[in-house]
Amino acid sequence: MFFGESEYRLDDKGRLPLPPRFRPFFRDGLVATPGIEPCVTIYTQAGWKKLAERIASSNLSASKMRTINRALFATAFILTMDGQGRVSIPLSLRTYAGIGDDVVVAGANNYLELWDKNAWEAEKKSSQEQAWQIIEGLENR
Amino acid sequence: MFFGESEYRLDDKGRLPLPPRFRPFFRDGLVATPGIEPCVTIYTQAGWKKLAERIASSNLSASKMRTINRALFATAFILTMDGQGRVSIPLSLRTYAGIGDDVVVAGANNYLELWDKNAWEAEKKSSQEQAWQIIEGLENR
DNA sequence: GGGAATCGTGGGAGAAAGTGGGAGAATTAT
DNA sequence: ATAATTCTCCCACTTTCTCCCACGATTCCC
Repeated sequence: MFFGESEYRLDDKGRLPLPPRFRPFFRDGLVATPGIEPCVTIYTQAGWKKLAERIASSNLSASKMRTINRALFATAFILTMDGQGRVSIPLSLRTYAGIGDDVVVAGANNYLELWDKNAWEAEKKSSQEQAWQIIEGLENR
Repeated sequence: MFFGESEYRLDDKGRLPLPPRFRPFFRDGLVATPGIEPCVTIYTQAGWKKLAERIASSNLSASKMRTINRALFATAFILTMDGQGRVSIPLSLRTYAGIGDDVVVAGANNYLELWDKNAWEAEKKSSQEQAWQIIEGLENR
């Protein structure tokens, strides 16, 4: 569904263009949440609804549910594109992900990830290094 | 239903603005109660009614019911917005939640939570760490 | 290769939101 | 009962945000 990475610059008003190939999926809104790694995760409305329903229908204890509510729902924002296909990213999400002026929009199958450019480069680099170590570990057996 | 967090400052009169996206749900009043964690929980009138009915129809013993009445219903406040979408938070709730000048209004799916800003930051961090484990647990079923 | 459409980027105007203050009503205390 | 205080409702201002328009560059297609 969502593949490839694109780089954009946040303008002075904090607006981020979405890659044109992704825009049709977000006509009725985006849902942005903090990712596990320092990035922002973006779901389509449909994808988010699915996620929310699956959690709501999973007989979790009340205290666990409160935890989820705070971690997932309180940090989620419903955003909309302007006529140019741009989105205003809330400040809290930007600071969480350490996003500066240059942003990488990365497709991740059924959702998108937003990364600060430098953080993205570092993450990619360390991922590759780790990957090689893992592979070498395999070969030495 | 209620997503995202917003930060506001209590003015000298103890008034707290509600995030505009939430205001339509509270046109006919808010129900504020102490939360389990050190925060204030806010329900819509409809949501509160549902909660009350669920408790009433749960075959609890009379003594347990009295306990709930004291803990939940006696401590609940019905509040209203002013023309600017602000709410006066009773002092007792503010002290209970340790709320100072800076307040975070957090959406929690079907209710809201009010937190002191500092307390919220700490709670959010720990919630996020726990939440990912809970969700991964769900996915492994 | 040329033309047209698309895309990234910027800016301005109007609307909305955050914040503060004042007057009248209600409450409490004297 | 009266006065003082608190609270609530309403008005006003400043800032922020959002929506819309515009331009230059790139890309795609004929």
